[in-house]
Amino acid sequence: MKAFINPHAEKQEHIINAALNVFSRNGYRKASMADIAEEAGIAKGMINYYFGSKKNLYLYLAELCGKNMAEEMRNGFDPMVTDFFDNMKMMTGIKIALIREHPAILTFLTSLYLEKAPEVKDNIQEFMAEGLRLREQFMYQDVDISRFEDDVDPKLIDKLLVWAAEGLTNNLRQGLDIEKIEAFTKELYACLDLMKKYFYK
Amino acid sequence: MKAFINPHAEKQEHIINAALNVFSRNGYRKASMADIAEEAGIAKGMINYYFGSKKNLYLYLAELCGKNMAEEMRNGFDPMVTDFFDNMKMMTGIKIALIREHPAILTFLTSLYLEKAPEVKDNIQEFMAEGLRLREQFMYQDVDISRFEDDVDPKLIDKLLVWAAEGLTNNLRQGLDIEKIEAFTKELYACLDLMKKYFYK
Amino acid sequence: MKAFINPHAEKQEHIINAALNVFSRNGYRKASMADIAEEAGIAKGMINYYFGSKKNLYLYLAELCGKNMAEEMRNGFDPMVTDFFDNMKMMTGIKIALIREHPAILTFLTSLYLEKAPEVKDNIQEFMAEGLRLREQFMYQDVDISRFEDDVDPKLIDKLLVWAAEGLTNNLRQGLDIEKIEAFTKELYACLDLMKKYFYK
Amino acid sequence: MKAFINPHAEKQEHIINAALNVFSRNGYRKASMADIAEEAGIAKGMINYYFGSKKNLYLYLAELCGKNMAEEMRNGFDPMVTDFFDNMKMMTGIKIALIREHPAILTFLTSLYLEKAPEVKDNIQEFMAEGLRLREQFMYQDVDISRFEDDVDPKLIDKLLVWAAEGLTNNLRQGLDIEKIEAFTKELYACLDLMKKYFYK
DNA sequence: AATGAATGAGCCTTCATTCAT
DNA sequence: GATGAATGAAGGCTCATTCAT
Repeated sequence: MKAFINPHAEKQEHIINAALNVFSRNGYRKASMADIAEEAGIAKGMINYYFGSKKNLYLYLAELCGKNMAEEMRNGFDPMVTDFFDNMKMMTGIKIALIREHPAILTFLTSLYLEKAPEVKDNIQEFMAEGLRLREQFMYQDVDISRFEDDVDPKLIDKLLVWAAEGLTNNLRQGLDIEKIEAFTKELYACLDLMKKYFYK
Repeated sequence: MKAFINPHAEKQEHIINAALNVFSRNGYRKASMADIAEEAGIAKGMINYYFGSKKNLYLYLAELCGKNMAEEMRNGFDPMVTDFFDNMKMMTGIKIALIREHPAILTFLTSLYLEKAPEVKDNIQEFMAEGLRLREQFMYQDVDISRFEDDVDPKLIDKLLVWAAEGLTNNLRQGLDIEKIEAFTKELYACLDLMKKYFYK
Repeated sequence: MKAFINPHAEKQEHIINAALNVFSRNGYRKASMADIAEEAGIAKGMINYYFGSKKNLYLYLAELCGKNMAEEMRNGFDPMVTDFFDNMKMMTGIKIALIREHPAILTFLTSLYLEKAPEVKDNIQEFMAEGLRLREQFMYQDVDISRFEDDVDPKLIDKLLVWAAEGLTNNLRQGLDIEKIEAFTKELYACLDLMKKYFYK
Repeated sequence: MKAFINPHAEKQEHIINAALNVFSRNGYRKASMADIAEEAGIAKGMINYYFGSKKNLYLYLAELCGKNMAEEMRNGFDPMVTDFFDNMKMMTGIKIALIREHPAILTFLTSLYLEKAPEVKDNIQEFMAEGLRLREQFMYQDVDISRFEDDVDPKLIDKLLVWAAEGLTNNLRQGLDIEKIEAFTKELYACLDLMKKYFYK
């Protein structure tokens, strides 16, 4: 991929941002190269010149956003936090900060979950698996799970919360406005607080 | 719509099943009438003959599946159950029974949540709202919520569980094999048990 | 063509009337066999059973209407009239009477002029030529053209009036309501009167 | 519409000419984009690329031809002519000159009168109304109608002649060869001469 | 005789991709 | 490097015609 060696990085930036928006808005299928080109303010041909094909562009964006998110997580992560639920809140906080700064990235990552176009579905699976692996790693790093009641399995609670986060994300599908997100987040935090209170010894 | 009065119901069955599968796999946009026709083993024109248009077919399926699910729920529901978590287990059980018998129905209903095609999004919203209304009704019918600790809001717990169910469903999107579903369900039940134990007075 | 020997003439009547209306309203191309069948209250298949094909039906109607018009002309024609312009008025009157009684026939004949679908255009030419031949025959039967000024060629005046009638018919294309027709006819008669006054010796 | 600003005007010329021919021959409905593309010697997609849609193309042609005709009329009109019939001859002459140079334009404009496709009928009405308004304006500009006998209404004669012109045009619909046109025109002129002689004081 | 389900060609339109300039 | 005109496959839909019943 020429994407990394090209000196005219600025033009690629435009394409990337435009593509993130258009793909997020419309999904893979309905997003048209012409729309992306127009939003990027460049000629249609250039997208294929830089990224080879629509599919390639899409997967490149997936990788890019995934890496971005990983880095954000690495930068924002505070290893001092040892409580399971505090840790979870922290990671949620990092994501929300990313949404504030680069809404398109998270919108796009979210849209990945919803994408069903067979042309790209298989490749997407890998990215999502990789994302989960990363989350796992951060989630249990230096966390003290001995505080849980003996018959409460943290892994199980975690699974529940991952599912909930996913479902919650679904609900944000259309129009990721920051207020709605924070309202949901507050409710999620309330749940975490209850669990912390009643599931701990 | 001829769909309800046509004597040649068998052929329509084929179309319906094929369409459920193809729409579930590909989403509205990418699902092609030609694919559905081929999977149904009929000529391209017949789908429009029976259902008028792609959109019509899609919305018909939505309604059909919704009604089916509602009826299943009504039939299977046991009003004797007054416990919040038992009630939830019962409703989950009903859904799983439906999956066993008509996997395509639930797969399709699930895919509705993910649909972004503007041609059908508005209509889908209504179906989903109706579905939530129905669930609400069953969920809190004759349920004794006084068993919860005073600072545990059942509505909040419910919300968390709805999200989780949604997220869990997402994970089942591709390849709804029954074993995986039961494994997930078992984990969900374990969560419910923990909550019942620790969130109650 | 079975059309003439079939005992179930009533059913054919229905088809014929429905087809006249539908063709007149929509032209050859856009008129659909399904529409005709529905308007006739019979099964789609019967049209082809009786008339072979859409084109055949169309041309049959053309012939039928042409013959009908010819007969009407023969029946209504008064051979006592020897004046050129009176004769023309009489023939116009016959046509208008036909419109009153069977609007569909004249509407259809009119629509023939406008039909451009190449499938039927050539065949239509013949019918129209035949119609003109017939008109010629009636127009100059026992007519005394010696009343014209010497330098006024009745054939030329006739040609002008034929063109005018055709153009006038064009203007009636949409919505052949009888009032509009009579208004136009009155104006045409006024022209004839002027000509009779000034073009005669 | 790109039609006016695109530098590659030559290709559009091809499309325009091909479309004029195909629409004139077949009418709106039966004229197929594929036929036009083939006659223009270009790929199917290009017509939509340049003109957006079939309807758009059709209406663009209507406007183009209407304007062309109007301009031709303005350029060729001699305001010195004050006689009703001479004026009419002059305007006829202008049209015939246009036919000689761009036969397709007049053929298309003529075909507009006959178009019944509901997709475009309403829009066409406007163009035709505009055309009539223009004709009216030129027809009675500086014309001395006092030469008519008192009981001869020029407006009525005009109406007759408009109808005749329309009917005459109908007869030319297929195969607008210039010789036939001039023969007809000569006959029309002969009529005008007669009227000038006998309808004037 | 009568029906209408079934077929498949053809329509208009969209769009990823290519390539001459 | 950059452009956007050009291509052609594919999509949803319509409909004359056929044919099993």
